[in-house]
Amino acid sequence: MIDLKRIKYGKMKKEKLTKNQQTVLSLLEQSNEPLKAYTILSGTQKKGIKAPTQVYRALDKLIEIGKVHKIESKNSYVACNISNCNAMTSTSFLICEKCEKVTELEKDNLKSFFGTLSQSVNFEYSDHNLEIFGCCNACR
Amino acid sequence: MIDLKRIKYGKMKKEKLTKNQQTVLSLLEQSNEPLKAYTILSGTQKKGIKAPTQVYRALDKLIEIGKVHKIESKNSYVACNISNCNAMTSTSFLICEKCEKVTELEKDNLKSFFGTLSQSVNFEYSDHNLEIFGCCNACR
DNA sequence: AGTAACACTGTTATAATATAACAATTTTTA
DNA sequence: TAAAAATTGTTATATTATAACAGTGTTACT
Repeated sequence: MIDLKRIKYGKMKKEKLTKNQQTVLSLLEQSNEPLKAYTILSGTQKKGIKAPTQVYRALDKLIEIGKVHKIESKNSYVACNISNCNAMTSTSFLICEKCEKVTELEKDNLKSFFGTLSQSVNFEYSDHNLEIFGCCNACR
Repeated sequence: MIDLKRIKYGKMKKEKLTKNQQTVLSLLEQSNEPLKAYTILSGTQKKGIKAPTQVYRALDKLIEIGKVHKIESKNSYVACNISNCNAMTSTSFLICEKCEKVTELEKDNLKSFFGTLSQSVNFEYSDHNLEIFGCCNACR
């Protein structure tokens, strides 16, 4: 038997963000680059966010639901602009070293590519994090 | 005209590590998992390393010459056991989430794969960082 | 061999990134 | 509507990493 409530709840969770979560997400969405947690803190103080914890809590939630991803090599966070991004845990980015702009690779086949690659060395793939550094089209 | 001295110097730099660099490297080489900087600090205090700066300086150098890589998602460092690893900047790892063991992927073709992939979206590839999470053979 | 350039050292202090703990409140579930 | 769960605000602290500076050792080149 399908649990409709749970499905609905799942959806609602993605759409009904709390105030702090919305505040953080919208700042990230307005930015062209990934932002650091303390930059987010500065940028949201007029909206009532006062402490790092609040930023990190919002980020945790947003990451959990796939609205935000972390760029590990930069300790920075980006809003995900891929509709229905299912990449809560597996992400692939192009990072321009000139302008710092980050583009998320939508290619779903990367998951299967890495899956196959892992299999070939006897490793059970579950997730990945890929960061490609270089120079974006606009900067050339 | 080829500058032999420079070539020799280049080689020597990779082989003649300073005391602190050797201390840090050998600790990493003895470890089966990536180590955190402050763990390295604890583990090398009897060898005379007393402050974080010293660890980070050694790590910086070791990373620069390709003897050590950083696992960005874990803020941890691993010794590179690939002979003549040219991956100072581009690295690919399999990370077991059970035992924390990290295996470096030697496949050089990943560089060209990501190069081609980048090209296809008008991005000029220069380096990458790939972290694949899952379960290693031993843990299954 | 002498010297300038450079890299490394030790040390102290501090910056940047992230989490813990807890009581109060709001939202969701049933 | 009451119990359960999630979120909030707050203060404090843990973790990760760098700055700054004077001194020492190494290397390169005459």
